[in-house]
Amino acid sequence: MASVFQHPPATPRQAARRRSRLDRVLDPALFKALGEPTRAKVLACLVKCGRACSVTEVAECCSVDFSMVARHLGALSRAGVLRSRKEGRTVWYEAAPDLARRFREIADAIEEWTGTGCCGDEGCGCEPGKA
Amino acid sequence: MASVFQHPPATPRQAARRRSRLDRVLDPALFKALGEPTRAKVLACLVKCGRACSVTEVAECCSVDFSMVARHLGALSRAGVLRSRKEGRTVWYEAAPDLARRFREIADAIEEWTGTGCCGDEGCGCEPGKA
DNA sequence: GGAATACTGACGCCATGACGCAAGTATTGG
DNA sequence: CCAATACTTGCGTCATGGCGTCAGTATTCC
Repeated sequence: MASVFQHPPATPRQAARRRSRLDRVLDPALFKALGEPTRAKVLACLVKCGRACSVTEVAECCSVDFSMVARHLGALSRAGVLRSRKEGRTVWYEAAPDLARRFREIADAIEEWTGTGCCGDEGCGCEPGKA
Repeated sequence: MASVFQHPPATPRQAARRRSRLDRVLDPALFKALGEPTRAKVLACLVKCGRACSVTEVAECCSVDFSMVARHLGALSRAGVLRSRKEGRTVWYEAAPDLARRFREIADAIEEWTGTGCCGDEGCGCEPGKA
């Protein structure tokens, strides 16, 4: 997975032109959705819950207004962070099944350029090429 | 690594109280820094470059003003996304060495609860995949 | 010393968005 | 049919932040 190593360009200008997987996975929309403290808490809440929750349920663990929670959930859903499913008059939100994979892809895309490993040298115990 | 599986709480309110690694790694400051398109591009640029670059160099591949690039680099540095090193009158910015690790930790923290490695062994009573 | 280079900081402008409130829209149960 | 439930949406307020401009600071070179 980390076997594909990219040779770095000489200058940032050349680097900007060189399109790679990194540009695709480094999605500002994803980060913007998670950059709001309340939304980050809501996501953590849903992940830990491990099941789909209604807006009312989620709002019970938030300090902000109910309508704000509904809007935050909608924003997270639009960003692909959550999955929503309507059932009668209640909407069920749960963490997107590919969420962990998306973050792992970002880590992999970075290591395509930095090479494998956390520190590069200095026997830190990390194994190159595998997590 | 996925051996540490957390049993999900019944309600979101209980989930919010249950503090875990997920709350620590899901840092809004990190996401807010990366949630701005220009900053995301700057980071990708620096990662692909594979070396430390000066503000002037980075500014050459950006459409915004020089002072804005300097501010963006400062913001990314303050968020722990970049490392900065001053040398004479130029400041060198490069991607933080633990950046990939941070994203991988997020993926791991999520899977602590969604449990891809669980439920294959020692019946813990939770159902894999669907909730 | 003086000029050029490399960056930082202080404004001001303006778009975005988080927030609460309140009204509106389904959907369900009696 | 009416009321309660579960969300959604419109509106006004206010704080944050991205942006350019321009002035300031530090450092290097001649």
